[in-house]
Order: sequence, then structure tokens, then C-alpha cells
Amino acid sequence: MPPASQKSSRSDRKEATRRRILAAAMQLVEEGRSPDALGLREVARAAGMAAPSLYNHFTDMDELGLALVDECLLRMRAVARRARRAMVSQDVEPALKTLLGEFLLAVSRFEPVLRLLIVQWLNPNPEYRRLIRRELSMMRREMANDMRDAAQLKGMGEVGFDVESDAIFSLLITFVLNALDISQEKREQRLAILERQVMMVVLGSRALRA
Amino acid sequence: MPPASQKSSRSDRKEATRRRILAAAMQLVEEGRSPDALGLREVARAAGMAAPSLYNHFTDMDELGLALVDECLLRMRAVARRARRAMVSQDVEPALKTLLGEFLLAVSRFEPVLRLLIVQWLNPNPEYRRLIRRELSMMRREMANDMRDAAQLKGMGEVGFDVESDAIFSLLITFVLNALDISQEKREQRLAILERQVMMVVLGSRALRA
DNA sequence: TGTACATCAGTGAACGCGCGTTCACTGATGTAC
DNA sequence: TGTACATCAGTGAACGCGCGTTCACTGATGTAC
Repeated sequence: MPPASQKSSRSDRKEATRRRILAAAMQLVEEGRSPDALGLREVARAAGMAAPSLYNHFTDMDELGLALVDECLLRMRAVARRARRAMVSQDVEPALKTLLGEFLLAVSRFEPVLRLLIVQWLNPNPEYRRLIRRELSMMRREMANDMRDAAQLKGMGEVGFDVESDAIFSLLITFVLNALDISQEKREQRLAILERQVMMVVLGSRALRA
Repeated sequence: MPPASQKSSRSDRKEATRRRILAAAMQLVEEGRSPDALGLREVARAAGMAAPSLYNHFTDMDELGLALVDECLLRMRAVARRARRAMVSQDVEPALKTLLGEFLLAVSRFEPVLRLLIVQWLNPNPEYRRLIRRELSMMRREMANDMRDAAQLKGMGEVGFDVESDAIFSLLITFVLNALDISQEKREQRLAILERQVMMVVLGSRALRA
């Protein structure tokens, strides 16, 4: 038996290399390289290694692709969490303005990441869809929980916000689709529209409850 | 100068072959063949001709692809028109129920067509996106016009419904994304949610106007 | 501590494959006289 | 109407290309004694 620290030395470096590969792939994505996702050689080159080396870290391209999607989802969750945290303990309207402002920033900053996620949402391989859908509904649920907590704080009692947050998510997703290749200026115009639409949902669900 | 009828004989047959190719491609799409759109040979085989023959009718694969997208959009517009016609001169809620019922049928029936449209919406070649976006905003506008006309009939005066119909469209699009590979049963559950969400938008925009 | 051996991340060359596309050709159909 | 010629939709074979993947090998690193 070798000492644990020694034993892990080689596997530590291997793990680091794996991260390096994923980081290189992510950078390619963020640079907007998206001719139908990335090629094996392209990623290898970006990571500064020979193509077959990737097979020491991923059994095939799909495993790399899924790991990449996972990485993208991770970033999006961080964005969502940050946005939600920024809106706690505000009134509805300023809270939404904050949320959407954060969202616009995120869309601009992560546009290629979002594009990859939507493309892979339609990947013939169902594993991609499962992964994305699972994470997405998790984000939806977190948002619904936050809304419920906020409502409770304002003494509105125990109300469900699942349908409502689902609708808002739909608006956000379509916003991304529409925003994909328009100018920053038009994007802000569309954000103003999005704001009104989210308000519609908020007011409408209030009316439905009454 | 040859008589026009004679002259067109050969080009008529050519035109017919072109249509045959597109029809064969459409059938492949509707059968759910979608490993990242269709291959040249696959389409040729389905149309019963040799691969290079396609070049007598399309300058390259992109032209065929765009023609195919056009065909898909045509069908979707027909669906939309039919749905809107089914909802004239009803009250808001039954009209929406009718609209969404038609919509669910269409999603089930044209699922692969819709999938192709969303995939091509993200095609690196911007021509696809332009085409789809143009057609989509046309459909949106038509819907907004119908809503405006209906509102006018009920004496609500000249009100714009663009933001509202845009929101409803967003909900529909995301519904398609979510519906893509779930069972008929779950789909109907989601349709019930969609109904409530559309009602939220309708009621909410009414509240916003007040 | 020093040496002989095992492991294994990384490599260069090559694989089979299917893709979109080009090319010289064929033969039925239309045109001109 | 009959014949000689032009057009052109359709074809089989072949092209170059880039893809994901396999393989035998190398050489640094870890292991055992």
C-alpha cells in the first residue's frame, strides 16, 4: 500500500488535465465557436494536446459533450442564484426589474453558452435532453420557492407559484431565442417588452387567484 | 419561338420533380428522421433518384434546406390560420380553449416539423434564422390583429395587442420545447398549465391597461 | 538509498465512414429546317 | 411529315475532406524489494 498522498499524485494530475480539457472546450464555446457543437480535434488543439489523448479522460465524445453541458448548466445556475439573491426583500416591481436586469446582463455575457444549451436540448441523444430538462426544472422550482417565501413574508399565506414561475421561465427562454443575434440596442428594447410581459403574468396570476 | 405550352412541358416536369424531392424530404422529416437535419443521399434515395440529380434542382444543400424550412413554415401558418379562424366571435375564454386545443393537436401532428424549425432557428447560417424569424413575426402580427379586431367588436376601442400576443407566442414556443419528448398524457397536463398561463397574460394585460 | 519493474497519460499514424460536390457521359425530349 | 441537331434531367464513379476512433508505442512517474 502506498501512502494516499503519493497514490493520488498521478490521478490528481489526471483530474487536472480533465479540467483543463473542459475549460478549453468552454472557452471555445464562449468564443462563439458553434458549428454544431465542437469537434474532438478542435478541443484537443485548444487544450494543447493530441487528439487521442482525450480518450484517457472521456470514453467518447458524448461523455465530453455531456460534461460540457453540465458545466454550462452550472454557470447558469450560478447566474440564477445570484439574480434571485439580488431580488430578496424588495417589492414586486423593483424586484422584477432587478431580476430582469441581471438576466439581460447574463444573456449578453453567456449568449454562446445559452445557445449551446438550447442546441443540445434538441440533441438526438436523449441523455442531453434529460440532463438539461432536469436542471431546468430544478431552477424553476427554486424560483417558485423564492416567490412563495416572499409572498409568505408579505402575509399572503401559503400560495403556490409553480405555474407562474413556469410562465416566467418560458418568457425568459424565448427571450434568449429571440435575442440570439440581435444588437445590444434592440435587445434592450425587447427587455422592456419582457418586463411588461412578466408583469402581465404576475398581475394575471393575482387576478386568477381572486 | 415554340408554343408556350410545348416550351413549358420539359420545365413543368422539372418543376414536378423539384416538388417531388421536397415532398420526399418532408416525409422524412415527418417520420422523425432528424440526425441533425437530412443528408443529401437520404433525400435523393427517398425521392427515388441518384444523389447528384438534386443539383439539377438546387444549387446546394443549403438551398434545399431553406426550401424545406419554407415548406415547414407554410404548414405552420396554415395551422395558425385555421386555429385563429376557429376562435372568431367567441368570448375570450372559450376562444382560448379552442385555440389551445387546436394547438395541441398541431403539436402532436407536426412535432417533427416543429423540431426541425427550432433546430434550424439555431443554424449557423444566418439565412435560416432570418427566414424563420420573419415568418414567425408575421404570424405574431396576424394574431395581434385578430385580437385587436375582436376587441374592437366588443367596443373596447383601438388597443394594441402586440406585447400580449408576443407573450402568448413565447408560451407556445416553450410549450413545444417542453413537449418534444413527453407522453401524450403529460402533454395534456402541460396544456392545462399552458391554458392557465395564457389566461394570466390576458388578465394581466387587462390589468396593466387599467 | 538504489535498482529493476509496472503503470499509464500522452502520441503519431492510420482506420473506415459518410458527407457534399464535381465530372464526363447518356438518352429521352424538344427544336429547326 | 421526316430528319438532323441541341438541350438538359438524370446517372455512376470518383474527388477531397473532416469526422470519431483504434493501435502500437514512448517515456516519465510511481512501486516493490
